[in-house]
Amino acid sequence: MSQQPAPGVKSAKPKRRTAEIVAAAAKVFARRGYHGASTQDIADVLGIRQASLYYYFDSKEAALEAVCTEGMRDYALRAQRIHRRHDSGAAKVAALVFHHLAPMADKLDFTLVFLRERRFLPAPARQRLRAMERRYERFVERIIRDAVESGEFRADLDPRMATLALLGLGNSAALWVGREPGVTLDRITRDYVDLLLRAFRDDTPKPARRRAARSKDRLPEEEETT
Amino acid sequence: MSQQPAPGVKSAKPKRRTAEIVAAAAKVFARRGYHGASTQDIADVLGIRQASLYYYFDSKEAALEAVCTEGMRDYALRAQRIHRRHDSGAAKVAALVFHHLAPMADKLDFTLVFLRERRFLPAPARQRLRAMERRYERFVERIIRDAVESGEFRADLDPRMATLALLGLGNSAALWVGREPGVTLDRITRDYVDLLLRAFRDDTPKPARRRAARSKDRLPEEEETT
Amino acid sequence: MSQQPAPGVKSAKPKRRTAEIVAAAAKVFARRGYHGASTQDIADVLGIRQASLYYYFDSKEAALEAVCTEGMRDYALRAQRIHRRHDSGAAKVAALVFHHLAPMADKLDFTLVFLRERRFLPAPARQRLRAMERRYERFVERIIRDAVESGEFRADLDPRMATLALLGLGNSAALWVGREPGVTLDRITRDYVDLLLRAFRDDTPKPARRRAARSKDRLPEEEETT
Amino acid sequence: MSQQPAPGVKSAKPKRRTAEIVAAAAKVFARRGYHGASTQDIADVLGIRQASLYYYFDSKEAALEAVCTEGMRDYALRAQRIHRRHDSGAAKVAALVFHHLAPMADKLDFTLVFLRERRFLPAPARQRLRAMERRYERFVERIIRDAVESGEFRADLDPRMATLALLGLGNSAALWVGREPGVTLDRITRDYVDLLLRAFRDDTPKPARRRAARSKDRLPEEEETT
DNA sequence: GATGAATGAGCTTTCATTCAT
DNA sequence: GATGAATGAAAGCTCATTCAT
Repeated sequence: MSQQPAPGVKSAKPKRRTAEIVAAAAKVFARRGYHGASTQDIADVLGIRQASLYYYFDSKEAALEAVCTEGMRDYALRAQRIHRRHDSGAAKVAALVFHHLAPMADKLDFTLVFLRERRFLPAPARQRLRAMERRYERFVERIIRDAVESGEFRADLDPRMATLALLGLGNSAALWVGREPGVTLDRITRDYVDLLLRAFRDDTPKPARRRAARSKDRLPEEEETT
Repeated sequence: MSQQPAPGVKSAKPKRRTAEIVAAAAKVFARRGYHGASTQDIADVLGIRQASLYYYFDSKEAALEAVCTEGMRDYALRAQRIHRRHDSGAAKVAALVFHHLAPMADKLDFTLVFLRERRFLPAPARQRLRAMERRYERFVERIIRDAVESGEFRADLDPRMATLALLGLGNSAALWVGREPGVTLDRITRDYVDLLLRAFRDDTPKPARRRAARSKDRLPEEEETT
Repeated sequence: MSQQPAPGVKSAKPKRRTAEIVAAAAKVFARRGYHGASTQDIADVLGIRQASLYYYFDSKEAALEAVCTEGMRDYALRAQRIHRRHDSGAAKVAALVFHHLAPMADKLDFTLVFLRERRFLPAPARQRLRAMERRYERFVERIIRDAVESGEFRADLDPRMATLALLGLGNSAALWVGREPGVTLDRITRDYVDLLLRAFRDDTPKPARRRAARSKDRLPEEEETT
Repeated sequence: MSQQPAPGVKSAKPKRRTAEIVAAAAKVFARRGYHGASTQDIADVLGIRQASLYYYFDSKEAALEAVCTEGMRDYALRAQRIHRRHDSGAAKVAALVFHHLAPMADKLDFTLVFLRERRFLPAPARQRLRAMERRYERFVERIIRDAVESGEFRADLDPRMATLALLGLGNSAALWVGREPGVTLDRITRDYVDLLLRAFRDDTPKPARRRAARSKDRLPEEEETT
């Protein structure tokens, strides 16, 4: 939605290389942590002088916020789109998980920085991010609640706890992707979807419904990632 | 088992207040992150001078290792004990989750520091911790695999992925405990156990077995925590 | 020969004021000793802030190496030139002593630091300096040995011991120059040359030769110092 | 003469192990320099706790003075005894050199500390040492002057410069003893005596006198070192 | 005679930031 | 658009010294 840069990214005129600089910051913050990273580290990645960074950013903190914002950017929007679909709860949950994990393929640094470093931002920035996050969470929760109410998911499933489980499980993927052979993003996605649906669905024997639902669980083939 | 202090905790003779100092470090590292925390912050918590910390520690890094070691200390041992029990897989998984989350009540700082800050340790210390962690993971995985092989858990459950799910879900609890009303440690524990068992169990209708198993799922009433 | 700065002097691009900073370090290290001198002391001499020193140097140690290297720089080269001359051994020894002492007029601080503080450098730097020193010693020894073999110096003069005597005597001058009235660099130079030649020369009465040699003993009038 | 401890060595009651402690300090100061040495280093050598040193010393500075005083202790006295002898100037110079170098065999650490570290003492202590030193120098100078006046040494020999040469050469031995094979204390002593006498003696051909004198140059066989 | 505990002062070094160019 | 030079502030750490025991 709002494509404007995070506050602190010098934005009178958006600079040409800004995205590149933010990516370098993401990489460095992800590897060394915000406080463990120096602006020199970022400059090194870019092959420029450290002072030159300040042409793009007001401060190191502003760079962190830019990275976090970029990391969080599309989650709420995508969840909203999924929410609007006419589809089974199971299919929606599958799509949620898929879109939660997909950025870990190409924007893992941003995701990691958002997850681990956003807490070092000053309150205003943190609140801006928290707002985005809450929008996202609310869509997730609503999707689950809808499926409970429709009878597709167990009546005794607590949507809040289910949301936390979905997000907790999803976030944990960021730590594991690519760390062991066999633990690929695809694999994790498939297994987590499966796991969550088994846990969420109403298991009262209503064979017909269940079969039907299941046939729609498959991961979205050509889902747009962005 | 070996109760010896982490290397770098000045230990020729263990100092009397060492445990207290480590706890203060845990608190500060948990709040501000390792790199964001200053030794002065730790000293402030203790009400001593900053230089005095170095009577107890060789370095800030050594303090971090001590905190992490303490945070990881009993996991493997407890998992091993659970593994040895004569009990259903479901009961064992319930106990695993219970003991995974229980320290988040009284040693949350240690847990958080272990989870988030251990990566800033130099390789040797990190490897020592990783070894402890792997022992733990191996017991978890074995417990799950046993239950798969006994037919209690689904035949198509991948023990490795199930382990990662259990741990990922469990660790996510550290972020949520006490952050919203209603999201208590007890609640999380109960729901996560339920969620995992629904996902793990063989759902082929074998009513007799299932009932029986379920009646033993309850969380351990008087489980010793240590 | 190679005019490149000592390692550790930040030298990607040599900074403009580097020579000035090294001189200040020499002065302070000479007065207070390496370990007794603080980087603040050096900054005070320069009238800059202490942190600014680190724009020029990687470390205090690197500054010490730079001072020592500068202190030792031209000795070997000058000894080599003297060795190549077509001249009597006596004249060469006179020139050696002259050039050994001459830097004590304008670069005494560097000399003193080299003599007294180089031992505090880490092994690699110390070895670099030792290599320069050995080149110098070897030329001195060769000059003496040549004069022994030509019959100008006593046949029973041990060139190694004579070298150590020359250097030992020469270095001791650094401690005395300007400390008492009458003990000037000129005076010391003249007397040490005289002393060494009396000790080195063949005193078998060969009047003709001796006279001849002696007439060339005078110190070089307009010797270039560099 | 004055066998009282240096000021600052706690001396109300002279402690039993004091000499041992001073020796440890000498060792450490010699190796690392006064400012580069910590009291912990000294305690380590002794196998006691660092705080325990303060049972023996008021301060690190006091320990340095004790070491220096011990290093300088007997020089003046021995020079005085040599001065009083009825002997040739050559024999006296030989004895002076011998006694100047002899302590480098068993008390090298003290000698090195005196030579290199005394300058870090506060003025009063430095002056006390300087007084001892000057007494020594004066005896050396007097011995040389006597030999000049008696006609044994060259009439144009400047006693002050000759003294500085003798001391400078002698002190340089401390740096070389034991550093190369063949450069032993004995060897240095013999060669330096020879060198100095060749330089000092009247070389006007008075063959009879010279032979005679030479036969008495030998080093003192059973000279007491202390 | 010796030590465990603690500290004040000072150290070297790092670092985000500024600014004239 | 970028940089060389410099700095204020703070960091981790060392160390001589003290003192109650």
